[in-house]
Amino acid sequence: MALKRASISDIAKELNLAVSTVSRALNGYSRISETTRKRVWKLAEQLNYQPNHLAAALRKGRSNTLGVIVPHIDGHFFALVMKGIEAVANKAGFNVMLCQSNEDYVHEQKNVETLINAQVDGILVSLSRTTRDFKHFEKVRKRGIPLVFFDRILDGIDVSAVVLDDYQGGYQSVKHLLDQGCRRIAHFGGPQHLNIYKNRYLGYCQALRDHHLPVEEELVVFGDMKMEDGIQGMKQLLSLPQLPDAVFSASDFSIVGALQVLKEHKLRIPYDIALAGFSNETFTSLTEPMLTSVDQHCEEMGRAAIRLLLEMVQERTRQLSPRKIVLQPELLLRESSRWRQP
Amino acid sequence: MALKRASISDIAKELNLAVSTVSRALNGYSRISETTRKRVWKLAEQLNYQPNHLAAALRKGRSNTLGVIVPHIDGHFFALVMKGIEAVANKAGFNVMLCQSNEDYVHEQKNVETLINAQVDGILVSLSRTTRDFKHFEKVRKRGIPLVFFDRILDGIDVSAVVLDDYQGGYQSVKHLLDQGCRRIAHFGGPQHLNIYKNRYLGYCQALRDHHLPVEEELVVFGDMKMEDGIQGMKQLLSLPQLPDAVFSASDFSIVGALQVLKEHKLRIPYDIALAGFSNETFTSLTEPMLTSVDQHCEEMGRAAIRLLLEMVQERTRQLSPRKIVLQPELLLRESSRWRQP
DNA sequence: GTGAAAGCGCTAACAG
DNA sequence: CTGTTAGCGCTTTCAC
Repeated sequence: MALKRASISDIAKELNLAVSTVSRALNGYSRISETTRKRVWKLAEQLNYQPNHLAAALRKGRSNTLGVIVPHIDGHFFALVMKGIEAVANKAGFNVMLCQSNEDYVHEQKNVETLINAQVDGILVSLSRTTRDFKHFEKVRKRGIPLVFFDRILDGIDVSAVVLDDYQGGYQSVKHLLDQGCRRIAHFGGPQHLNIYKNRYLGYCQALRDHHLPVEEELVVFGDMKMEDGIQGMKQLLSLPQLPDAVFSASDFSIVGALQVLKEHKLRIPYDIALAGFSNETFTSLTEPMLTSVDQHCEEMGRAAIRLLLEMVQERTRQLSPRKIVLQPELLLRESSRWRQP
Repeated sequence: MALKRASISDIAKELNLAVSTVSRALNGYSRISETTRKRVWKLAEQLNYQPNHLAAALRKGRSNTLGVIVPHIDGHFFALVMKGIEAVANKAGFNVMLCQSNEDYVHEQKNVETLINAQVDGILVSLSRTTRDFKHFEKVRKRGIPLVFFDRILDGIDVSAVVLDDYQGGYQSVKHLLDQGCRRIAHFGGPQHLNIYKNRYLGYCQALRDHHLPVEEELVVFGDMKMEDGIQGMKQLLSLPQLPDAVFSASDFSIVGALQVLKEHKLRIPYDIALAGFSNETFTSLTEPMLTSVDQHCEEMGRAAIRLLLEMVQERTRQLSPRKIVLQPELLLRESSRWRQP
């Protein structure tokens, strides 16, 4: 037996009030008599009144729902970011709709349509790896739907965003490897149209330059940042006449692939080749040796992004200019890159 | 400049039709002239008409949104399940709202409220580890909102569910260890009020019994299935006068904890103690040795669960009796439990 | 095949 | 402080 839910008008009838009065009492409107308010609330509870948000949404033109598009939620980065997002959003009374683009541009376009259709009040996006333009977000902006990017964005686009200082992450990792005595440091890079991979690469380059070392083309391998790419990349490096003495990878997944190849070849880590990854995935402290990596303060990034979005949603009237928030990464030193005790 | 979205009545006016006719044309209603249908669709595209789902939802009393409650999305099980859920739901034209209970009963209660408030058309749940009753779902059932559980459910509750045959998973793992020659097999178990942990444990017991071995109390350690629990559990086992020669854990996280303790103690795996976990987490093939585990066919579970839910949502009229779907697990043999080649 | 009209449940003027 | 009224955009009888 489906329960008929009580509506505002039910309460109004019962109490001989106007629906508007009841609505105001329920919503904590100021100019309402204390007695009325109490009567309304009491009956509301008795009838187990649940507001119909759909109706309110239709009327107000806002759905109280936010949309999030991420490349995927495997791996702990996006999972943790989501945790931050959800916590803040729910506390603010917003629901969250999650879409995964599966690192696919076409899928991402559909996600955007889905969220527009669902009439979300704002959208949070971290771009898929295969996304190279902004066309699909034009409609979002035209509609005036607040939009915030986080972590992965495209260059040269003027939007609000929360990002990590990937450049610093790259720089510090490589500086650390240099401090350990490495002089021939290779790099696994990701698609360079994405800010994160480009900046990690630039950090790598700058650290080398600051140590008066050249960036050698043969030591830089670009790929898709999967484990398989690390395996191929490492094999490629091992075929060089002169081996590298360290690898800084823009992803933990590819560095763990490299790790396996090195083990097969009986190379000692970090003694023969030191390794450093990026993202502080769960498994980095479970491998042998444990992998040095960069923590991205995922939950904080999620919280910062959603806060920014909520601000925009709530102050929708005045179009504030895009804001950018940059978080600092944290280098985590582990066995794969540290053979002298500090 | 916020774009004014075109509505059905805009189209109707422009074409000198009634809104009802336009609505029917758009929704593929049969008794409508081909010409009218074409005119409507053409203009709709020109105006870039986007249906207002909120309005339709209010009118129809269904939101075209489904809710999912999971304990968390770290770790690959729920992440993959979500992938399956999303794929099927979106294809069927439904949006998905995700809530994480963070393994917390109180949080889970709030999640339920959130989803009821959002007026979802159906709810998919995997219970939190601390959930021991069903009270918070009573309202869902009273309202007649279709409800499907997956993976983690409570015993003795008659609801639709998609679960893994955890008993088989446990049985096969332990049988495999016995086949390898192990005779003193320990077990790390989880909270026994949850079907999954109980069944894995029961499978363990039965396999032992089938080999005429006793279930020894000192070899069974119950905990929370985190890495830390595995560490503590293993230490406890190592303090026994007679060591076990294998451990079957109901979770990969606790078995990886055990692995670390064993390494510290310089015990050889699997020669001194063999290990087998559960869930086929990503890291199980990255540790050294790689960990034997049980794959749960996560994505398929997600798909099966959402399909079942969609069925219930769509045939809402007749209240079909609860259905249960059981998926078979797959034992993945890896180094941590296999020293003789098969 | 098409139109007219009612109404989903709520909020926001505008009155008083 | 409270009531009246209109209407968000859509679907769905009920007519013709």
